[in-house]
Amino acid sequence: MNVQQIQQVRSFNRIVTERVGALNDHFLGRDHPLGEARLLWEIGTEGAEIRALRSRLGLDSAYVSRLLRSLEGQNLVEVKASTADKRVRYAYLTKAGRKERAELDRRAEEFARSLLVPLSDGQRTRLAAAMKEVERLLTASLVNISIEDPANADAQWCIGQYFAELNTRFNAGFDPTLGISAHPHELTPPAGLLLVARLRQEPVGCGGLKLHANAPAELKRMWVAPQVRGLGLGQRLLQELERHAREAGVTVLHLETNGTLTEAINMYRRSGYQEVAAFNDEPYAHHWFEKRV
Amino acid sequence: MNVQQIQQVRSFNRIVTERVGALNDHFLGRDHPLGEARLLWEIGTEGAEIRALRSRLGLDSAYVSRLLRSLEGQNLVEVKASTADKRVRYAYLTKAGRKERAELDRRAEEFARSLLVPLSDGQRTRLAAAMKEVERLLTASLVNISIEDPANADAQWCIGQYFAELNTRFNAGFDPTLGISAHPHELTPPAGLLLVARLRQEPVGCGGLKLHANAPAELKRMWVAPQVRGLGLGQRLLQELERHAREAGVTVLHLETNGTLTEAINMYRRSGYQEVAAFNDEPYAHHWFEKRV
DNA sequence: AAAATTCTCTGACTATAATCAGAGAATTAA
DNA sequence: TTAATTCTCTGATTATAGTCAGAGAATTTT
Repeated sequence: MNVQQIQQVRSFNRIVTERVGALNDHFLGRDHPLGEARLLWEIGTEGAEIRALRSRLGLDSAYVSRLLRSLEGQNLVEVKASTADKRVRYAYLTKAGRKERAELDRRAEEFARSLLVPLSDGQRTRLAAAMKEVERLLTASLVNISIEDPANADAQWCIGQYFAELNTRFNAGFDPTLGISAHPHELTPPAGLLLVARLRQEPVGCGGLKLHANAPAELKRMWVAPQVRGLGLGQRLLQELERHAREAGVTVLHLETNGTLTEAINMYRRSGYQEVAAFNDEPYAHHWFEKRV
Repeated sequence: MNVQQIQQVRSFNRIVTERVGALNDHFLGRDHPLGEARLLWEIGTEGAEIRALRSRLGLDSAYVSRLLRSLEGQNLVEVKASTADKRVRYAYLTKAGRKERAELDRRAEEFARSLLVPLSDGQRTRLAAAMKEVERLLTASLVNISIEDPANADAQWCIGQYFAELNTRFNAGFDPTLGISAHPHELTPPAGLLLVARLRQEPVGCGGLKLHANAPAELKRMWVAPQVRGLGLGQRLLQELERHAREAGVTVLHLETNGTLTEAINMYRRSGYQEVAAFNDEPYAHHWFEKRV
């Protein structure tokens, strides 16, 4: 990281706050207080759980409740208890509410248009491309990685997604009981560990490490959710796992993988993993890799 | 402009507001209300006129006054009347105020750093480049162009800058009285017009059009401020002038220019101007162009 | 069956961010 | 010299945004 990059980020923040932030608020909050407008927007055409709205917008429960009362008073929103769990309440837009939301949508589009209008075709194309790049990289920087208990719900979800994907991609399907194990207790310190990557609280990837005394450690359960592929998350997980391995005194890392997982194989090669002869009898593996760390 | 581009802008706005906007406010406003922090920031280490602060931040005079009283109460700011005009008052940071502002600066930097930390070197480089591109193009889209009275202060300032630049760049200097005229009355409707481009209220470019009954119209006084070159502003001015010319029934546009102004010459060529034989005796011109509109 | 937890709500309160009217001093224009 | 304008300020008032404590109903855990 260098000084120019930091300066660039700061200067970007300045103009983007000026151009996007200010006008954004102005367009959204023209007929309603900003809080109400944001809530109206987040409820969406399908309705939403109130607790979900609260956590998405980061608002206090009392405050959301009051905003909803105000929107109800304006006949824009209806609140109903869930049938399954009567503590949980849903907010829905009324017909008038949907109309109001459509108006917000129109304004947001008008605003986007106003940014593009003064530019030439070529400039518009370049702006869209640069925005996409910024967006992708900011998304990448929004992902955080932490060690988690392999038994918890999100970890299990990731591993489940991983199995499901292998089952789809492997020619003969995939049965996790046939391969080499990576049970929760094997991925829990001090036996090993599991990293879970999250984007806005949602799990979007995982990677496990099995430690062995006096033998190479094994990388298992490397998975990145399809919607965040191409953001370098696989490499980040790999680097983190390697760091933890080094800290645990590991000198050699092993991993095996299936020939259909070409992106993963490329990533391992890029990251310094050398293909070696089979060091185990994993039935789903076609390639075995190792790296000294 | 297409739907994908608009979608891209909207999606960019969303994530940038989330990532930059929210955290920005949070970092700035940790020890002070946001309004105070912004004011403290804007006063800067050199101090500033209160009326300038008001217009830069777009705040009501009563509100700024109260914010300043509060900052004075915290010993962060001193307000003094100007010696030249005792109605105008200046705000200065005290030593404590400068310290506080340095702290805000540190946080802004820390925030920029936090965006970059999770990324790889390659990603950081790409992010900085994409941010620069977005920033440049958003700046370009922030420029607005309007017809103005050539006699007003900003128009005069632009023309003055234009003359000063020609004087520097032409080998033999430049004396506006020797060339073909473009007096204010010749650039005022219906005889002609003058466009002034502004970025955040500041004049950053101009371009004039002299109309002649039954003869080609002339482009004069095309100038773009150095700090906004490369944003396509010259082309935009040119297109606007051509549009006004067409609306006035013009079919052929003429312009002449000096050989040292290579960027301008390239721009005219790119914009469809054909070099033709000299159609006047402008002493500073080396090239004569025309375009049918 | 009792205890703990979850979810939403109301009441009471505070801080922040304004806005409007108008006054007083200084300056500029007529 | 008078009138108009500019600049900043105070007083009065409002809207917005948010916080904290605790209650009541429903559900889950023990």
